[in-house]
Amino acid sequence: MAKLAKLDDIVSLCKRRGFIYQSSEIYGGLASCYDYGPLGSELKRNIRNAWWKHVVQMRDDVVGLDCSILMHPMVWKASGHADKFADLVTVCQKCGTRSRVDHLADAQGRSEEHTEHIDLETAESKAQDLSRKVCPACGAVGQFSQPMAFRLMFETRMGANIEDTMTVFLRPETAQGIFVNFRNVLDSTRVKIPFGIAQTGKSFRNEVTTKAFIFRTREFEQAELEFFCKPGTDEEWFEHWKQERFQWYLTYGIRKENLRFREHAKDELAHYAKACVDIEYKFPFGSGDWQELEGIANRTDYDLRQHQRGIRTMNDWYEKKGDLSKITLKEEAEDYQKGPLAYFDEETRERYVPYVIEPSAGIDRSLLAFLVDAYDEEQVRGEQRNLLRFHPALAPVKAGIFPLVKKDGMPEIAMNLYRDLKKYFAVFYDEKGAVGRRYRRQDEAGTPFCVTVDGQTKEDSTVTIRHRDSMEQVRVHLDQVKNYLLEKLEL
RNA sequence: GCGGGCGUAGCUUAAUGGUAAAGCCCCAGCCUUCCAAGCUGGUUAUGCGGGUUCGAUUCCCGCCGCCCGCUCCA
Repeated sequence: MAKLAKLDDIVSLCKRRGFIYQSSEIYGGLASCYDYGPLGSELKRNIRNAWWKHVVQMRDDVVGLDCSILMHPMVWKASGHADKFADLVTVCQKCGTRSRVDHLADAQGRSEEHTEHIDLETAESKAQDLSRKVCPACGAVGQFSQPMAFRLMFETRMGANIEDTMTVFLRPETAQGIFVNFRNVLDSTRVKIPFGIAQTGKSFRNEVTTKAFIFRTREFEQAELEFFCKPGTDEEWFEHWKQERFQWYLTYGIRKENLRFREHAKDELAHYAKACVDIEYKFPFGSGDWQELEGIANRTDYDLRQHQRGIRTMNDWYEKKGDLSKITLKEEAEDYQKGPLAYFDEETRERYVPYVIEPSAGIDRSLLAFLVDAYDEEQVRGEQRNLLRFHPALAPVKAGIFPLVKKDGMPEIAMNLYRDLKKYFAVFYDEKGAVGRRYRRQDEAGTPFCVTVDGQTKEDSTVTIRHRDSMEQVRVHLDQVKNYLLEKLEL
């Protein structure tokens, strides 16, 4: 099976077929931002819908949510993003190489423990003494500049009046919107633990470096589920969602040999996480090939408890006039188990703060994986046939509708069929040129079926339905075309 | 941000200090009764800006963007 070798080929395919363009291209582009074209936007929406179908629609224990991107700044104080979502970086003044402070080793080869997501002030004080640290690039000792912090959240101003605006942040993850609505969902939907809340949407991170086309960008779309469960049952739910999410990628066509789990080592875990596993795909770029598609984490009760602290800190917010850097989160109450974000189990009469299992997927990088995995080239009668073997549910266009030739009443019949089918799913009408050419064009767009009206149609009202992968055709009565396709499409 | 590589039609490539060439694609028409057929015609390019020059796509500078590595992460 032929395979795309390089990322360049994928980029070229995406542009040629209208999947993905460089953002603001006519102005020279904007780094790491991309636009989805006609086929890409359909594909992306289908992926989002497929996720929603399996994570929300088909389950009894998950409900949906769609939060605003801008949220109260205190959300990010409580979540830790406002203080901690930053890396401390220093520059070697001898060779100009940038290094993360926590990655530097001293002359004895010892390095600091992993300080990611540790409070910024703590990290700064710990990092004061760089005099014995060695530059990994040139070997110079103690030649480092004052460490700089990089705020990884995008900031903007809310309020039109310049005198009276507030700094707000573009969310760096969709998860917090779910946590802050935990109470609302509990009070309005009669859900009972265990249950989950899911949402998809854009998130923004000022990454130091972006990478590999749409794989890591500063603006990206997430599909996140926060599944709330009773402490003690968290490990089995973690396992459940691990299997569930892995299977989802297989269901929608990712080949098994290109997918794997990678467990996070203990020292790699964020401080609030009890366990974390990545689902990785073998991408045709980068040094390691295997790259993360989705992370599944056991976040314990950390987030809800943090927001209980946040709520208690609101007086400070007003007193310090919204200056997050001057606000310190209040310690949580002794009886935090009875706090506003706790859950009361009617059956066992217990009150507790639930644990959270979080499967967090990147829609854009999933799309890239589906695209790469579906791409195929094969030889047909000495000609190369390019095709995208998308799962029918993901395919941007479900069926091409053609008259075999542009005469003898065939276009009229085909057009009527087209008008009927487009009410149910995405179809494409084409009558130009040879039919073989039209078939091949649809192959390259990943369209799973083509319906052709031919000379026999006027005699017995049957048409041919041609399958993308096998190129085989079956005759189906005009009245049955819709049902035939609906069944095959697994919509 | 740093280091390395790169930037000519939609794509893949050519060429040049003096009218930027081709194949594929695309569009229109003719012809076509099942897998990129043929004929005719047509659209489209030197990433942006500055400098040197009579003249710059070519030489120089700056910027922008892309790829690889460091780093980071959904």
